[in-house]
Amino acid sequence: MTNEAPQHNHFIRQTVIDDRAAGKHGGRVATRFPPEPNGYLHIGHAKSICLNFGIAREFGGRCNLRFDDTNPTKEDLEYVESIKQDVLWLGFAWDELRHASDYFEVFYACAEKLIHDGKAYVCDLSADEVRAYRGTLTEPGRNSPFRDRSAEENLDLFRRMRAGEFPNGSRTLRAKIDMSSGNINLRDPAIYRIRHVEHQNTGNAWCIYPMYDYAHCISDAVEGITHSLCTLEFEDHRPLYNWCLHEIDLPNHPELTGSLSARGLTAPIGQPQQIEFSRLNLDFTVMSKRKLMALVDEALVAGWDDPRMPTLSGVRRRGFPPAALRLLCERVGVTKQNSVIEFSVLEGCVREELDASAARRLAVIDPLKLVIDNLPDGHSETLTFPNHPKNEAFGNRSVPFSRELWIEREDFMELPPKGFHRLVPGGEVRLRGVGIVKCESLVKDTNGQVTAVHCTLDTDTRPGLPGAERKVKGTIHWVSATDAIAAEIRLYDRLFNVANPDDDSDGKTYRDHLNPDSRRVVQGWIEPSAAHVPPETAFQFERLGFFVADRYDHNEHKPVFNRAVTLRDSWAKAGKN
RNA sequence: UGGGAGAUCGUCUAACGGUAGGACAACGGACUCUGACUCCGUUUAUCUAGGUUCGAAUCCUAGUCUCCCAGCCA
Repeated sequence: MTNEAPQHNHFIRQTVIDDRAAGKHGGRVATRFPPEPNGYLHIGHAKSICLNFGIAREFGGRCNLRFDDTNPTKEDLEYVESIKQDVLWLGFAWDELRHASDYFEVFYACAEKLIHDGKAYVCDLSADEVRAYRGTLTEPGRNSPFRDRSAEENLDLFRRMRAGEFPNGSRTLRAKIDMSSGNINLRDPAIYRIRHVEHQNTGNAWCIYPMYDYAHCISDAVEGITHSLCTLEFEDHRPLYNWCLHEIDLPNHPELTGSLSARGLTAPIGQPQQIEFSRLNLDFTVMSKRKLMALVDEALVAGWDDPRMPTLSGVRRRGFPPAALRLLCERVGVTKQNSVIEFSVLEGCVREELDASAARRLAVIDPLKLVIDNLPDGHSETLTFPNHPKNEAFGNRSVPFSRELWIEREDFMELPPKGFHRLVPGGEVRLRGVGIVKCESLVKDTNGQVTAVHCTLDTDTRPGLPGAERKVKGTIHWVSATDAIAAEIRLYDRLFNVANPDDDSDGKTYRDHLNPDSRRVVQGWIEPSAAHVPPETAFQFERLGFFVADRYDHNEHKPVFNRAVTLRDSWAKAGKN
């Protein structure tokens, strides 16, 4: 990848630089991207991926992909596969693929140590009772009546929990910290719960599963993670993260991680530092897994990879190149400020990337017949077009040209507004790569609708001739009606028609703000060389936008193109259209 | 009324006591065989009030506003 050198050091990069200068972690840099496999990755995750893998790459460090699979009731292998694919697609490769479940024995051994040390206890309170004992945001909690059990009793109970003697929810293992803490995460948080369910990785080996706060910090430590980057909402979990690592003291208790070496899961045990940054939010979309899941489940979209979804598989199918997402992440920066990025920033990144990387083609999505009267019936020739206006390395292609063409219906107006630069009765326009045509007459149907325009071609203005220098105000695109290939064109727009679909303060929910025009399918015509390409080939259809051959539905016999993004259109924006 | 965090152009983001800069957006213009791209230009910001200082976005004091936290989710 060719990410440009960073313009400045954001606070996390600066921390890493400072740590290395101070010799912290022996100068090592190790990060991890730790998704829970309970949904598809979205654009927000791209920020975390770029940050974690990017920092590791910049400093010659390592970055693991770690599935945070501590809750088997919500997780699924389908998500594991999609997540791996999305990370690779974004342009990153993990040093090691790990699972929190790889460390279940370590978590367990650490829990027994905490019990031995009087730092954890088995609590028999029900979930409701725990809630009642926890207090509120402004009132301290009360100690559990089971808080002072002996280490022996706790150990016996905990071992029997593991052995499966107790039903779901009947007991938890809790850290013994401080029920009066202002930080609710420190009010004796549960670190193990009983769940008699099969785990996608460990099968039925366990019926007790560790909680996130407890498992995550230990996972980081045993992987030798130096900088544990996460989002802002974990800020007040950091004291618990640090408490666990301090009390367990892995570096001085090699017996706790002994189970790992036999499986080759070794790393220098580290003292990781959790650092929080703000999420990437986009306007005109929703990003929470719950809402994305609902859109899929309620069939409001066609699946997780619907091109309107902000999922990575969705934007991939839409035609956004991975480099555009990397550019977006570079552009939005890394800070601790809550922020919402304008969708236009993303679109700008997509256009910038595709403008450089996509070959040009001609296509017509709303066809109107144009006949060149001064060409003989059956006239046929082959024109040569450059594939890219600014990059000769793209080479040239052949484009068939004939007497009857399709042009874009909006490029002709019988009664044009002021400033209209295209074809009008009696007016002239340049046909891209062909020459200047003059509109001589119209054909209308019984409704008065124009069905064809008849023109004459000024043959002195064909490319290469001196007359080609003659200026006309507009140039329009076309395809040969006799040679063009029919294609399904899917025109996508933003899924929501309000900037903040999450805002339900007016009683409406994101479901009420779905944009009914977010997907329009039309039949268009494309030049032959646009049809014979593999899926996911990106083109600029000149004057229309950037389009990509659908990843699944496209083939050369039945071309299907998705519009990733329109071109900037200062004419339409001026409201003249 | 507890704990944690954050406030700089419309939106992001720099400036680490010394010219408030950049990107995206918007607007105007140039160029153009894509009303694209590119180029040029313009508009718009330090939450408030005090204080320290030759000098404050930056340091101090007091306030204001916003976000997160009461899962046996992550």
